[in-house]
Amino acid sequence: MDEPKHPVTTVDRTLQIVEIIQELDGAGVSEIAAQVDVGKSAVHNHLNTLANRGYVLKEGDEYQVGLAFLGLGAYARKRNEIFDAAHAQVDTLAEETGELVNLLVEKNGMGIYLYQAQGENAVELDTYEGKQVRLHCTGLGKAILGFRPREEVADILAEHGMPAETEHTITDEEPFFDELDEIREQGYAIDEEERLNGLRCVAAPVTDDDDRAIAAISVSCPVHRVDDDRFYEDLQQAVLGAANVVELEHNYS
Amino acid sequence: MDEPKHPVTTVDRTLQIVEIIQELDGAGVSEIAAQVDVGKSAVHNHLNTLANRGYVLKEGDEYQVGLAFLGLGAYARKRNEIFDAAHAQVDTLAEETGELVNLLVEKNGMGIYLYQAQGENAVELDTYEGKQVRLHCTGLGKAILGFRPREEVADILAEHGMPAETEHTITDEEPFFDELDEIREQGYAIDEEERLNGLRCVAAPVTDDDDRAIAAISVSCPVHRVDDDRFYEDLQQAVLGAANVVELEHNYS
DNA sequence: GAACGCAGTTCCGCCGAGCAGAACAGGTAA
DNA sequence: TTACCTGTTCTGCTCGGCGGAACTGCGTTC
Repeated sequence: MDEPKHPVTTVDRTLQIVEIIQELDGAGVSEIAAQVDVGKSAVHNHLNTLANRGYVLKEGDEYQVGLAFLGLGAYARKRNEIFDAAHAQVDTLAEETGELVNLLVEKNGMGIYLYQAQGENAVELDTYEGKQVRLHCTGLGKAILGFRPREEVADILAEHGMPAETEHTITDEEPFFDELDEIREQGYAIDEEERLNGLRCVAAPVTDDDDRAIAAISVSCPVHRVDDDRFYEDLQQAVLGAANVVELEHNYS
Repeated sequence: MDEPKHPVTTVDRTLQIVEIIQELDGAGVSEIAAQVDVGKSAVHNHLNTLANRGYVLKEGDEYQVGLAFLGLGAYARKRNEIFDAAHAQVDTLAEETGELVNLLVEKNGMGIYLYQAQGENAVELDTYEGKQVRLHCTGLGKAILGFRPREEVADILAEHGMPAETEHTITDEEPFFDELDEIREQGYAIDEEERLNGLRCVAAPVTDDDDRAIAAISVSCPVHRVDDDRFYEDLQQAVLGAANVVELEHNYS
């Protein structure tokens, strides 16, 4: 999305306010006003308008994100038919592996986590359902881009850039395209601390009839706990299997 | 929430727009403008501002609810610790019974569906995660109110009223309180077509250490398919069992 | 294939809604 | 008590959101 020609600043402000509440895990009027750079009376009016519809919740002297967002969020998620096909598979994969399992889709060149399931030993990460990430630095993103036309990938990289998240992030186009070729060949992607230090992932794409990726599934685990054997054998196989089941369910039903 | 003293009409309008998109399952600018009663240029500006942040998505000539809401919604849900404790139980209950299983919490005197899981034969309803309902007309709501101080219940009823949803809805305080007494005694609530014709539910409260309800779990099924034996024996037992497990998990961990 | 009708988008000028800032209310700490 | 935090209410100014008209571009229809 390019910048709107005539942005409605009031709307931007409201969204910003809610996002700040989320970020701070609950906040008061003054606290928010300081961050948004508007007077607290204005913030107060926004909050009360939002509260009236259940979009924020007043807990004493602190405001919290309201559950009304869940209605819209769950609806938006359900519209992706891939979610229905995948979420049971993601659950069982998490149970089998005991690790953190993710489902990612691409929207406007960015990756969005559609669903997560925690296994017994799952790592705690900064990811959450609905979170947006750049595609170039995650196993999930690379799995998707590996099964997209090279031209489209170039457009996405041009639009969103390839900033380094860790010292292992691939930040140049050329090696990145080489990596994508390899991913396409082997059918899965590996992320070795490219987005987060200490974290490795195996990710497999979910493709449609035309071999175009519409989503990706990954297992994330800490580098120090999972050795190469388990990583490249068990986990890789499990992820590929799950992705395959989802693919079948999605394309032929 | 009582009416804000100084509502921000622009915010209201934006939320209204998004809700309309959800209701219509995607809509165009003109279509929305007709319903909100503002010019389409204004609607257009709102939509583009929202789209810029991922809160709506442009699909050709039609706008859709964006996944950015999922981030806030999932966050809001996760803040209710009861969700973590309950959601696996709700899943297994759905699988075991094959029916629709719901998890409801109370916020500001209204019920909000926190989570749903569909079993194999689950009915398709008008409920969805994040949906708000009045407490007096659902099994879930009654299960919660049964384990709340009578005074608090009276306040809630006074604030939100007791409109009839079907011809079976209880619309007067006195019989309602009698019903709550019974619910408290037997430990579960029954809803026989009180919110929706043709639908019956068994609901059990999840209570905290002080025997105060913090949530409720229910199984919903069509009246014509489930006979009394299965309803009052199998389902009731299953729901009570699940609620109990959740209770333990929530209160002692 | 010209003409129409419908969509979304852009532009502009007016006026009312959102804002800042001050005053008020309530609660807590020194 | 005093001081200093909150959140809330109020008022008047002004700037941003709005309506409405103009523009664009895609399908349909004749």
